[in-house]
Amino acid sequence: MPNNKKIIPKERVTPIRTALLEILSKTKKPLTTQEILTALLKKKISANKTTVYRQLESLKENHLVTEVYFNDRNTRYELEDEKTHHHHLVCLKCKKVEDVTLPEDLHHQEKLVLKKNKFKVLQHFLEFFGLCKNCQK
Amino acid sequence: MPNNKKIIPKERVTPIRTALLEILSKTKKPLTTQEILTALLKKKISANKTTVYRQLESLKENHLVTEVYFNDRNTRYELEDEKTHHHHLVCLKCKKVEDVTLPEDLHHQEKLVLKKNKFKVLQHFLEFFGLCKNCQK
DNA sequence: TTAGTAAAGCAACTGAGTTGCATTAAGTAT
DNA sequence: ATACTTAATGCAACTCAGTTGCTTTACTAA
Repeated sequence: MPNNKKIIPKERVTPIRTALLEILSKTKKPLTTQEILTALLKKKISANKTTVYRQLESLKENHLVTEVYFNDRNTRYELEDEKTHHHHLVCLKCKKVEDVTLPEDLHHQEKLVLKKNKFKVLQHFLEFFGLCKNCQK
Repeated sequence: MPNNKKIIPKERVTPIRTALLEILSKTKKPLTTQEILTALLKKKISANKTTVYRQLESLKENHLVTEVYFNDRNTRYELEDEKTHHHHLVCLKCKKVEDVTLPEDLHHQEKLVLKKNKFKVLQHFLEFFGLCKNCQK
């Protein structure tokens, strides 16, 4: 049997990649690339935005990071959390972001969709917008 | 009692505004501004993209049109349909878009969120991505 | 007819994300 | 250790959706 170690290249452990994962793991909310770049600077790590985009792309392919979309044109990134799939509560006033896990998630709805529309759901985006506890006052 | 007609300015009925509403009403799926511009051209109506953006903004404020976000950086527009609030099934292969109305929508979930997180949900985005009937073959 | 104002046009700009290519450096083999 | 391979990085130029400021056009009302 041939050695197939080289068929799937292994990503290298570089300072930027490490720092990127550390930043994402220490932040509770999904970050834009701008926010990530700023966080890298704060850690005295200089990185080009192209590099950040490419690292995020690679981390995404390795299921370490997922993309999140809110109501603006920025893509946000957070650590992938397969076990506790969650959504977000985005405050329209103070922009705070909380995680929320729906009791039954949407699997039931997705099964209904498959049955009624013959549409096989592979992914969904669900985000809530409104007012957080503080901003309701 | 003073005449207050001028306090809330009434939008003018212009050819572009009319054509825009006609295009949106005859299309089943949410359209990008590019697609709208193309559709206007097909109707022999020349319009600047700035004008289209401003008309869409105005229609949005008048609750005639809503924005829809999929998984790319384009904002899409469709006629607002307050009665039958719906979501979309976006085929990742052929890009077809179907409307779907969830049996219980998310009002129940939103009430739970208010109770548990003290977060007042004003709006939500929910879109499904997957394979349509044809593309599953 | 004229004054006031909404709508439209135009050009220049913004900012997120991409691409091509040259250079650097991590991991591996000698 | 040293050299080699190739992934990772940097950089500049680009794309493209959407925005802004300002001027011109066209309704509307007195």
